[in-house]
Amino acid sequence: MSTPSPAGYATGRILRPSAKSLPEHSRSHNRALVLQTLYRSGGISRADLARATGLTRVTISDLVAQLIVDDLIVELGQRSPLKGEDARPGKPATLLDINRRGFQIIGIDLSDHAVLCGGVLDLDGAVLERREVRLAGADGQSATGQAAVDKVVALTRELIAAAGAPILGIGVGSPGVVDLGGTILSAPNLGFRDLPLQAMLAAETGLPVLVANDANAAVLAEHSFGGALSDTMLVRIGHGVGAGLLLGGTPLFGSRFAAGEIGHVVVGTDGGAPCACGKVGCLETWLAIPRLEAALAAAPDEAGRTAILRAAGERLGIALAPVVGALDLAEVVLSGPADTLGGPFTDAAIETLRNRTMAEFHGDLTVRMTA
Amino acid sequence: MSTPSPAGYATGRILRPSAKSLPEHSRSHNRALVLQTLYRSGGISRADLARATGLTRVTISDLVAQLIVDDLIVELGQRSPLKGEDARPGKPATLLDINRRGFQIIGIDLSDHAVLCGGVLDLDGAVLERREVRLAGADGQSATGQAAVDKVVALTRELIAAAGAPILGIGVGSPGVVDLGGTILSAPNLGFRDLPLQAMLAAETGLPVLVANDANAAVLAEHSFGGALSDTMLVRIGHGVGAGLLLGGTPLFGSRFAAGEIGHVVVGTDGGAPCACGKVGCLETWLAIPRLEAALAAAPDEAGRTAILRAAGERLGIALAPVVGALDLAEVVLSGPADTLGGPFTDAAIETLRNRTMAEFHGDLTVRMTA
DNA sequence: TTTGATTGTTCGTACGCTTTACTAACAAAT
DNA sequence: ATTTGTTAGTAAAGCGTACGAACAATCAAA
Repeated sequence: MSTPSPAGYATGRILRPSAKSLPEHSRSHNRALVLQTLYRSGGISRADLARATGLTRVTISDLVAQLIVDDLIVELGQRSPLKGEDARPGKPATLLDINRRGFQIIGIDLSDHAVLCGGVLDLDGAVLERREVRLAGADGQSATGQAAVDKVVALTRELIAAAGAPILGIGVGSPGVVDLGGTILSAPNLGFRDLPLQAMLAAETGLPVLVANDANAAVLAEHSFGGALSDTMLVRIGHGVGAGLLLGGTPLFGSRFAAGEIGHVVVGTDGGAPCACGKVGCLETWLAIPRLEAALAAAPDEAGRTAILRAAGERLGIALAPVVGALDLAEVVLSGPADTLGGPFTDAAIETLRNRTMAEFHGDLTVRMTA
Repeated sequence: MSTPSPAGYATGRILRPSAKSLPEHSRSHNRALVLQTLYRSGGISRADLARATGLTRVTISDLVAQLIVDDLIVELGQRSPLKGEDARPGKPATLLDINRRGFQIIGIDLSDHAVLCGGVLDLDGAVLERREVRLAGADGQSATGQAAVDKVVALTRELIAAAGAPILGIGVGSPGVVDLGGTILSAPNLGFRDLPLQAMLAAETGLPVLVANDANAAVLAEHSFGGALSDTMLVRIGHGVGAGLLLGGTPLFGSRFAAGEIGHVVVGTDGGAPCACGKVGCLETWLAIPRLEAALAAAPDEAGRTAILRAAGERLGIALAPVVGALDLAEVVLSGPADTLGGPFTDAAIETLRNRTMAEFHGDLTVRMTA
């Protein structure tokens, strides 16, 4: 599952992985293919699988037999005879499905600034258990560095104890810059720097661990469970502003693993507020929730609040228009506090985006909260 | 080589291709791996190849034997004994190399507005022959639609006749929107609409044909021959403005095969000139070469010209900053007339880009012409 | 001369998928 | 009740791919 990162990745500049291909790769590939197909539409027969995948019934039978031994697939019994018009001749099919209750997954979200939250999920993404740990210690100081790592480990242990079935793996979404090996290169809020969290948790638990950027994880989750398309951008708006990009169904990492870090891109040609990073008019200065809420609190009336939200939404649209145009995105998903971002903000962002990109782009612009 | 586009692509919404994996895929994959390795550094032995690829000497011998039969690899004779310090024990190695002179490639560029140009290239990308066809007919009208297709076919025939060795395939770079199957969905300049040029040329010549967006082809060429990195954006500036994106070494197509079509993205928040598309301040209105040259001609002095170029470069920087930030690009390559874009324009674009993105991005910004 | 190292080949083996051929089970027609 | 035709799933044989072990050829160094 979790492949150790090749030496080439450590240098920062990705070397071509010189990936040789063995026949056994076929096997695991096809195993995954069967599982994916079955995952998307369970309750189908071996023959259906064969038709869906293009493999032979024989091969499917072989693969399924192994997967049943591994307890990843279960037989549901025979297909009901479909009386009436839909009656079909021939031997009735034995239906298969992924063992949806037999395994569980642990997910941990480090993106909140005050609370580490995690959960035990089943394979459908339903949350079975939920646990939280406050980052602030007894002294009121927010834990960082090693103290924060300890809290993460403690939360992980708690979740493992709470699980009611074998755990397939652990997924961690972290803010900041995370490389392919699950090392958090930089996460200012938590005080992490070159922290090999994935390796640490793997050693700690003995389970497969995947540590990734939170926005990237979120967009993948939207794609898997939220029905997002294969070319999607998910913009996270909170204390900072980040984004996860899904292009052709695969997440984008970028040359320095910093893809989606759009918080400090200057937007517009008319100045703006100074930013902590030293520039003026960064996207974060327009959109960060604390600033937005402060401005809203100072607004005299409802119309004023709407104007503030519309202005912020416009800024987002201005910043995203070139990205949407250049990438031909089909969808943009916003993630953040719904009460603030749900109304005029989103409307203004949509309008601005449409006005500033080609007429062809009439794709939907949806706003949803992350699961 | 040219895979027929699955039915799923025709709908516009990409369905997962449900790619099964056969053992023979391993074979072709490893064949390609050997050829790539040998292409990048020719004059190495079978044992070297084994070490470079991770495959066994046995397997390499087998693969190489087949490739020699196919005339894709040639033996160069034994390695010179390397007298002196570099002397090595053991059986002397027989060196191999790609058959660099044995095959040729035909490349055709449809992006110029007045002339179709094409060439015969060897495997190193060197141009051996060059042919051109003017689009304007006897009546002075620029050929479009079927007339333009006829000219492309004629040019192709001419190039095939000019080739001095077996032709591996034909590559065509077209402006506009091109899908994965080589159908030009839309190319206003040439009057193409839903034109299956790839299939037509393949039927006409019996050779493998690849039709792709010109900017995408250019960025791939830049990556292969020009030393561009794996995360690169190539911006073509001519009568229109387009871009090709290379992310992680693979080109990006976008959800509607329109990735890189940034010409009609509105840039800046301070108005601009009206555009043919109906909006105001599109990138093309700032950068298109005819407009730029007209403005330059009207400039009173050298300082005025510099100011105009700097302003245009700034606009490009403003438009690209969010893209570079969101994608974490390592490199931006500009393509267009060097005398116009080479100096202040590029400098201004670089400065603007650096000022508007995070401090981390100190990657190089190079300007080169396409081969 | 002997020893050790390197190259490239031959032989046998393990694995994965396909084709072919078969049995089991069912619906519809007779 | 029997026959016919279809579908589901399994078993055996075959082909392709890569690997490991063993070996011959070759050369440098002791």
